[in-house]
Amino acid sequence: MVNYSISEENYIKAIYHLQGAEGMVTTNALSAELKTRPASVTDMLKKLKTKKLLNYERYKGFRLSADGKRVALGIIRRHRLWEFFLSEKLKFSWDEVHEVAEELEHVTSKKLIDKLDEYLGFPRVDPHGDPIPDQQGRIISPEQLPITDIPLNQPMEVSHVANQSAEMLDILKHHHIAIGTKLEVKKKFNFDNSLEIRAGKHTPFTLSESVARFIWVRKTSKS
Amino acid sequence: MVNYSISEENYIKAIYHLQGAEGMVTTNALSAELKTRPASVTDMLKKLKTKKLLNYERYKGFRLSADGKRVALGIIRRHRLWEFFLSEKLKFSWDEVHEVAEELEHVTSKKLIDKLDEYLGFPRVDPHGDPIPDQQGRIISPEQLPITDIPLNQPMEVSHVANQSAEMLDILKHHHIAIGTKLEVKKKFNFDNSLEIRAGKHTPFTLSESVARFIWVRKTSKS
DNA sequence: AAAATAATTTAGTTTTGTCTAAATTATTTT
DNA sequence: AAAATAATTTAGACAAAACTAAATTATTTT
Ligand SMILES: [Mn+2]
Ligand SMILES: [Mn+2]
Ligand SMILES: [Mn+2]
Ligand SMILES: [Mn+2]
Repeated sequence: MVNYSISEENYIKAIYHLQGAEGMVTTNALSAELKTRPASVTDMLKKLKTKKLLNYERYKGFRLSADGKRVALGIIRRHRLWEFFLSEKLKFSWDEVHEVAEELEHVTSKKLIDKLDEYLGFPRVDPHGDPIPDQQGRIISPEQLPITDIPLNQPMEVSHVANQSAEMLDILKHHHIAIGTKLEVKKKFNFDNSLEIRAGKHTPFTLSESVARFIWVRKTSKS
Repeated sequence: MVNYSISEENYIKAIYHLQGAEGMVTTNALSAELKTRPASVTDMLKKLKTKKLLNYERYKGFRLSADGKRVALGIIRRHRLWEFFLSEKLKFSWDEVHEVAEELEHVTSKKLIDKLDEYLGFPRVDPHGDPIPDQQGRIISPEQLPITDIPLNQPMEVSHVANQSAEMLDILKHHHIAIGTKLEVKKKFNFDNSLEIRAGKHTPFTLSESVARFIWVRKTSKS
């Protein structure tokens, strides 16, 4: 396990976020993302290429290598665990966590991060609803999660219902829930783990835990 | 509030630790502390002098200015709060906390640190028994603490007894405790907050909270 | 298929923080 | 009080990461 500089890490993470399933990342796109000049980006690309983190040929664009992706997922794991910590334990609001996590993510002690993960109860999503990679860099739930496991006030859409009984459908119909319905969890009641849900402009309604755990959602594509 | 680089912060903190109540710090001493060459130290001294953090005249040694001390106490506050967090919340052992805190201390968000302080319950000493500066950089308990407030297994010596009744003296005599006695707290019993104490090679004994809170100690000069 | 435009890279600087080797100043020994 | 030794500083170099300006390559327009 080699260590990378803060700059290298910021580049690697930014490339990971820019590259989708396929297609090349461009120098200008990365330059814009990192707010550095294209010429500086080119310099770093060469460096990351010699470190075998990048597949890069000049003028042709680039993508992370398998190694590069592994490194990126480690950084993202640290970032999102710290975001969860800041939000859950230190009561930071949503919009404040990212900036601080941007710095904390560069403290690379593996023991620190794994212990933090354990301390936080192995959370699966950060306060923005993004998945937290595990110790092996695997994203356990790349998209879908039961509605019982998502953060509050996060716009989501129903992606799957894990119980196809008539009784379940009856409830869903009653609340106008279907695959693709956009909703947010507004409140969790710890007494019985029931949830208050708001779907669009409808009046909010309550779901019991035994119903809610079958309703799977993912982040809406827009956010 | 200006920000300082990681290198600058490490220098400032090291100087703070090297300078006692009076007397000059030497280039070689700082060089040894930081494991950098004396020539590099001289370069940084000039820089810190122009930033008015240091009183420095060449060939004559140096000390932190009032500003420099203020900055140093901020860094030390961050370092020790993180050490406390690692020890208390993440269950790191004693000897592991310093290295990680050495990196975490450079994340300078004031809100992060003040919220962390609150989350930890405003601890007064770090896991090594060293005092944690408050938000204003004041070290509330520079030396002495009631034996009820110190970490386990930390060699301390009795510095003050805050109750001079005959009954108290009776107990102290019985356990051979006097000003200067060296002891360690081996265990805290949460049931009644009583403490198990070991003084030198004597058999360990137990003190009730109502006795213990009058016994003040400080770190032994050696450690 | 040129010409024009956009994207990217190269070349040459700058700043920060480190280093080695040599010069200078301070301290200790004789 | 010299001479020897130790501590410190200066001078010059280097690597990392950024920049600007100029050159090169790719893409789009005419
Ligand atoms: Mn970052
Ligand atoms: Mn996030
Ligand atoms: Mn440090
Ligand atoms: Mn400590």
